[in-house]
Amino acid sequence: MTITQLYYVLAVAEYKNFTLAAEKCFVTQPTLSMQIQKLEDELSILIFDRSKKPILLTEVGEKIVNQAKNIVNEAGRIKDIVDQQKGYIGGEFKVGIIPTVMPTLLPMFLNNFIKKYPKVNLIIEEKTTEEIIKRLKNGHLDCAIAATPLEEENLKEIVLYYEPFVAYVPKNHSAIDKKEIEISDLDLDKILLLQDGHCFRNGILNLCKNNKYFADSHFQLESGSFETLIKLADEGLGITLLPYLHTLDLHEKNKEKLKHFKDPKPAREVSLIYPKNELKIHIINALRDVISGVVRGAIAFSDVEIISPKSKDNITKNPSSLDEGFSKERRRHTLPSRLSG
Amino acid sequence: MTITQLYYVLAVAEYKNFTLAAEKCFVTQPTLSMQIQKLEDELSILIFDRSKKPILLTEVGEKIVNQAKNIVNEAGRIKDIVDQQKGYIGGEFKVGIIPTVMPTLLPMFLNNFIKKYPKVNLIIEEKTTEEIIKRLKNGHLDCAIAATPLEEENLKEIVLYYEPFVAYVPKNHSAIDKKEIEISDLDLDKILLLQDGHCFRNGILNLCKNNKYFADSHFQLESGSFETLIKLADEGLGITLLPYLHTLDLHEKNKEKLKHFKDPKPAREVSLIYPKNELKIHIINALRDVISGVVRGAIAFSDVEIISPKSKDNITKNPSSLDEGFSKERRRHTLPSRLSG
DNA sequence: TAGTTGTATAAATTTAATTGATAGTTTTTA
DNA sequence: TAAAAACTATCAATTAAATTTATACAACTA
Repeated sequence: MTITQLYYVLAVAEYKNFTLAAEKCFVTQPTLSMQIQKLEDELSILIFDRSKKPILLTEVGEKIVNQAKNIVNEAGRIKDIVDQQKGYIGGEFKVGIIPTVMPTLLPMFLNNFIKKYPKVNLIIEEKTTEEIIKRLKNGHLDCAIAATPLEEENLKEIVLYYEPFVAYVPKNHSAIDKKEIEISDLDLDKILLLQDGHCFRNGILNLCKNNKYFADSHFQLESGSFETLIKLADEGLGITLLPYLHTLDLHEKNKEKLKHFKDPKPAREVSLIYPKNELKIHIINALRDVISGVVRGAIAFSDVEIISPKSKDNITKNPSSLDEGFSKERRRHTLPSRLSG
Repeated sequence: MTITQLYYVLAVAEYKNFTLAAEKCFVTQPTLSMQIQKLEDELSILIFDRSKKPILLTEVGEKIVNQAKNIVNEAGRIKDIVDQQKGYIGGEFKVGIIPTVMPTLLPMFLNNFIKKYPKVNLIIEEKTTEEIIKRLKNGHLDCAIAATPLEEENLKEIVLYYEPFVAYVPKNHSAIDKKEIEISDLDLDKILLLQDGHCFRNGILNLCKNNKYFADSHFQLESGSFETLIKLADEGLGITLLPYLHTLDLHEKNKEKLKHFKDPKPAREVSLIYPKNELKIHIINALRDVISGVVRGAIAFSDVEIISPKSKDNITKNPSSLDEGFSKERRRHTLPSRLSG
């Protein structure tokens, strides 16, 4: 069994066609036929059922393909190790992003990043937090952006920014005349609430993934569009919360209904997450710097209290990043006019 | 990069000697020299520092060797998949066992197993529960025997038996004259206690690994020898608890100080644990059957109540095993004379 | 049934791995 | 410290393996 043979198997499994797979592997079709036969002989099993068209995987074939993916994936990390050693910033870099962060954050940093690091082949995948954790651990993602803290063994988190939630108050609501809103103004047993699972860290009210009402799984349906949520709010479900960055894209008439919170502001902590082995740490640091740079401009005015950060084992504070933007010196700012107006 | 090259690298890393490593790989020394050079050229790094004697790994070399182990390990699983498909029971089979189970259980089943399945190359490793969980997940163990429940994602548990704890009551203790002992007789804030972390499942008081006083990590120091614990008990620390199987090896004069418990008896659940992918399920089942057979004779008399077993997702009840021995029909037995005498 | 598409097979070719012989180094020993 | 021993690198020759070109064969399509 050779790694090359496994690549061939994966290609045929993907394209269900020897001829096409051969092209993709830059070899001729007989090469694939023979190598795959050789592997099948060596294992004394059939991987493909060639009697069907298009070609099918046998039952074992299915399992072998899965395992082949693991092997090829692990083999690929040798290159990562070498790249890390050489400080090379390039190659394939897979980033998972949760749906509620994707549409607002990605456009902010993508261009900057690929311009600054043209040799990096950035592959962005929208994934749920659960999926992200799994894939970071099995090596199918190099890093990810998600709401934290996750408190996951083997994963490190670097906080990128704290994104405050802004209240969207429909016209008929009793809180419509308040200048600033409080958490107690929310309709607690309706859609978007802070029941359990909210964590206080660094003094901010962090709506993390354990919050069953406000979990990302809730927003996931919309996949980044909060239009539905706004409509539900308008139709009588009361106040809803929107992550700050999402409010920037609202129609003017909807922006009028936004109200920001008094302290403690509800917010979510958005972090860069990656395996502790730090295989692609150079690219991860590069990404962190780029994101920090662009986000600082967009969100650093936010009024969030940071009180005695309690650093945890697997939480690395990002020294060059937004933390300064939220330091004690910068408390009690008002929101910029485009939001509060 | 080929898998063969990685094998060569691992051999040299292990034996620190090209000539010897070549022998172990059944090739000549120039083969190794050339193939390893070829890999180093391909990666443009040095894996070995040949200037030192014996040969040293470079810094990257170290990382590459670690990763090579992963790759080779994953590659080895292809054979496991094929063996599983064919129902073949043989080949390497790595079993982790926690220290407090190892010395009593292993001698009971080892001979039976290797006689019945001579083609299986059984590799037993004594490991802590934490280490076992890690190694099951990364594939360095095929299955393990430990105290459960672990409630670990991706791992399955099959209960092998419930091992009651027997109290060892030193001469000067107030409970010395009682025929049966109760949990309340224990000196709660001393060494061996039932603080938090004890779980009731199937109606028995299960001292599982979360119990911070009674965790396996506590016993680990003794690595299966409870002599120290007994001496501490004799020297004034009060009652201590011994897993039942350990009491069988005690000196006669110590056996006199044993007292068993009234219901609910404290006990530990000992299970076979293995990855959900069930790669070596045939061998695992074989092992389960052998252990169940021998343990039934040694421990099945035990008086443990089983009340409405509540099956969990990742807990498989072992149908052919000790469960019958603990069924409702067999409650309220007395312990055999050799223990109570 | 001829044409098309796709896989298998065969022989030839190219590429790669392995070997035996030996040179070059370092370490050990006398 | 010189000689021997132990070990790795290199070279040319050999063997083995992968790949290719050409073609046969099978299944589907019009």
